[in-house]
Parts: sequence; structure tokens; C-alpha cells
Amino acid sequence: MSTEEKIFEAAFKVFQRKGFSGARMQEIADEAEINKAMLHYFFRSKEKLFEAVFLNAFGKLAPQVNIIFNSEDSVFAKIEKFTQSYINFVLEYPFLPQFIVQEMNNNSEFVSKFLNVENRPNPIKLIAQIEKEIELGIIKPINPKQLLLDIFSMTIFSFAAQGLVKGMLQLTEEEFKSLMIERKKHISNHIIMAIKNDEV
Amino acid sequence: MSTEEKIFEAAFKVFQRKGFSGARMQEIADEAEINKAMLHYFFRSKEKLFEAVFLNAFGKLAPQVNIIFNSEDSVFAKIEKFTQSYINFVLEYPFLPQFIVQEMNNNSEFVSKFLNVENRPNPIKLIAQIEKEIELGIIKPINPKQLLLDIFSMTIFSFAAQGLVKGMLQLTEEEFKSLMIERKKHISNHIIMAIKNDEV
DNA sequence: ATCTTTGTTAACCATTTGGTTAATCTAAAA
DNA sequence: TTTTAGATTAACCAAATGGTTAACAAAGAT
Repeated sequence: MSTEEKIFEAAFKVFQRKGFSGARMQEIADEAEINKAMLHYFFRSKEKLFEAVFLNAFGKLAPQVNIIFNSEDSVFAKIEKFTQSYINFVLEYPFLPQFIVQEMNNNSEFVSKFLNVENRPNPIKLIAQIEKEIELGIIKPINPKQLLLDIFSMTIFSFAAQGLVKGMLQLTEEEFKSLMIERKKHISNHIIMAIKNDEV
Repeated sequence: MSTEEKIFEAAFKVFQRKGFSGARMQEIADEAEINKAMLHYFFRSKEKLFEAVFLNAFGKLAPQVNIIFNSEDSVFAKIEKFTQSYINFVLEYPFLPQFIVQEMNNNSEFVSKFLNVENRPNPIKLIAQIEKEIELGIIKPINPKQLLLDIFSMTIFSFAAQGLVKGMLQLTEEEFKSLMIERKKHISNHIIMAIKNDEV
């Protein structure tokens, strides 16, 4: 592994567990087992290094989301696929959601950058599709934005607020993980149950 | 307002928008329009000041939650009351959820302290009640912890991940707020719709 | 063989930051 | 009126922190 890669991976870890302002350049250097000057040699500044890490983290999630959101599937199928694949993915990077949510809250300057990235999660097509399926009587009348919030809330929250969730429900790491695995099926069931139009 | 109160309120603001490691003692002093030495005169250290602020923030939410969770209402009524009152409250302190979630993720040392606080949100009684109502055929079979996660996710997420939500849905402050007001009714409708047992 | 580019290190630097101190002020108690 | 206890300030301090530099090593290129 090249020095640059070592730095990047170390920064990825440290920024994730400490956030931007909590992270220390020296700690990243130690984690990477290289001299601190190398951080600046390859990435110029803490901001640039963070930006690289954040963009990479964001870039891991966004395309997945878009592929599903913009496919030809029905809304129900999209909900199933999204929740399943999102949780599967995130179980391997359990601190990504926390990290992204936190830094999008704290660094509003950054936010605007990523909103203009072409591959950002873009729900407009899905919103239109929801409206259509409501007209067709497949889905109960609902504000599509609320539905989107429901989907994101139910999938992302448990990971983004891990500390709170584990604390409140008194969960060990193991219990949390198996609850999340169960949750994969639960979420889509729950949402579809709530919005399916049963009227004849 | 006493100097101590001024400091506390300023710290409340600054910690909320910057987090523990992002906040600066000087910034808090400036916000309070007092000399920085007064912070240490009244609160000894940054940690102690933060602890006071965090405990207070947490204490604003926890009792409300418990009163509702441990009342004699039905589960459906509790869900309605909780989502309504939580969102009402949080609309006045829109950055509290973000703050609590973030710091419970970042300062695991703190977490244990608040878990032992007597007034912490304690869902065991509600869990038992959910199990009972499932047996009675009022609620569909469901893991009560998943239902709790659903409730918390749907109410807290939009506030805790405001940056992400506003960014993704391209919402102005106004639009966000009115969406949250609409959400007050939406959440309980949605959840009850999903878990109500319609079988005869 | 030597020159040049790239990688690497230790020591160093300026600034920031949490925290302290000693002097001063204020107001109430004695 | 004098004492005294708490409140307030400016100046100061040591440690931490992001960042730089100059010397040096390694590896290609000529």
C-alpha cells in the first residue's frame, strides 16, 4: 500500500470517529504510521484531506441510491431494494452515516459543494413516480416528500444515531447488529403496509 | 440575567452549533459578552461547562418522553402524543436533536453518565405494553424494539440530520419548517396504519 | 556517473486554545 | 468607615496544533 493510500485510510478512520474538528493531524499520522509532514506533502491541508475523505465517503453511497431511485421498478420494489442494499452496505461501514450526517450539519460550506456533484442522490424522478402511482390508486394519497423522509429516517437514523440508540435500548454491539439485520426486511414491510392502497 | 446565566445560554448556543470539539471558549465568552476568565470562574473547565449544557439539553427532552411512555394511554395514543409533542418542542429548539445525537456519538464517556440518570428515556414499560397489545390482537405481530426505532427514527431523524435533509430535498428554512408541521400528523398516521391489526 | 525528481524525516514555527493569576472593583457586612 | 467576600478584568502561560523547512535518501532519467 502506498504512503498516500495509508494516509487516506488512516484519515478515513480518524475523521469518522472524531469528526473534522475533533480529528488531529498527528493522530492521523500515527494511525498511518508515517511522518506528519507527509500529510501535508500529499494533501496540503487538513481541509483538503478532509474533503477528499468526505467526498469519497459520500461517493460510496450516492451512486447506489441513484441507481435504485432512477430504475424502472415500481415504488414498492424501489423501497425494498433501497432499504436492503443500504443497510447491507452500511453494516460494513457502520460509521459512515454518522459521519456524513454530522459533517453535513457542521460544515455548511461543504454542503453546497456536494449538492452540485452530478452523482448526488437526486429524488425528483422518484417523487414524480410516487405522484403517478398515487393517481393510479396504487399508493394512498401522501406527500411524496414525507414518504421520502420516512424511508431515509427509518434506514439511516439507527446508524446515524448509534450512540443514542444503543444507549436507550441498552444494546450490545451484537444485539445492535442483529436488530439491524432484522430491520432490513422490517422497514420495507412497514412502509409498504402503511402506504399501500387497499381500496377496490 | 446573571453572568452565570449569560454564560450558560451562550455556551448552549455555541455548543449546539459547533459541537464540543468545535466550540471555543473565547467564542462562548464573546457570545455572552463577558470576559473569558468568567467561564472558568463559574464552570472550572470546558468539560464541566459542556456537561452542564448537555445535561440540561437532555433533561429538557427526557422527562417529556417518559411521562408519555409511562402513562395509561393505549400504544396508539402514546405514539400520537409523543410525535406531536416531540416535534412541537423541537421546532422551538431545532438544533437540540442534532446536538444530542452528535455528542452521544462522539463522547462515549459521557453516554454512560446519562444512561444512569433516573429520568432517562426508559422504554421498558412501553415495550411490555406493545407485547401485550400484540397478544390482544390490537397490534400486528412486530418486534417492539423495531417499533420503537420506527417512532424515534421518524420523529428525530429529520431534525438530527437537518443538513442532509435540507440539502437532498432542496428545502429552504421555511419549507423545512412547514414540512415538519405537516409531519406531526403524518408520522402517527403512518405508523398506526402500518401496525394496526385489521383482522377480525 | 550524475542530475533530477520524488519521497521522507526531524526539527522548527506561529497561532490557537484552554486555563491561570494578580490586581482591581463593587457592594454588602461589621 | 472599614472589612471582606465575591465578581471582573487584562495580561499572561504552557501545551497543543496545523503547517513549514531544510537536509537527506531513493530511484529514475540522461
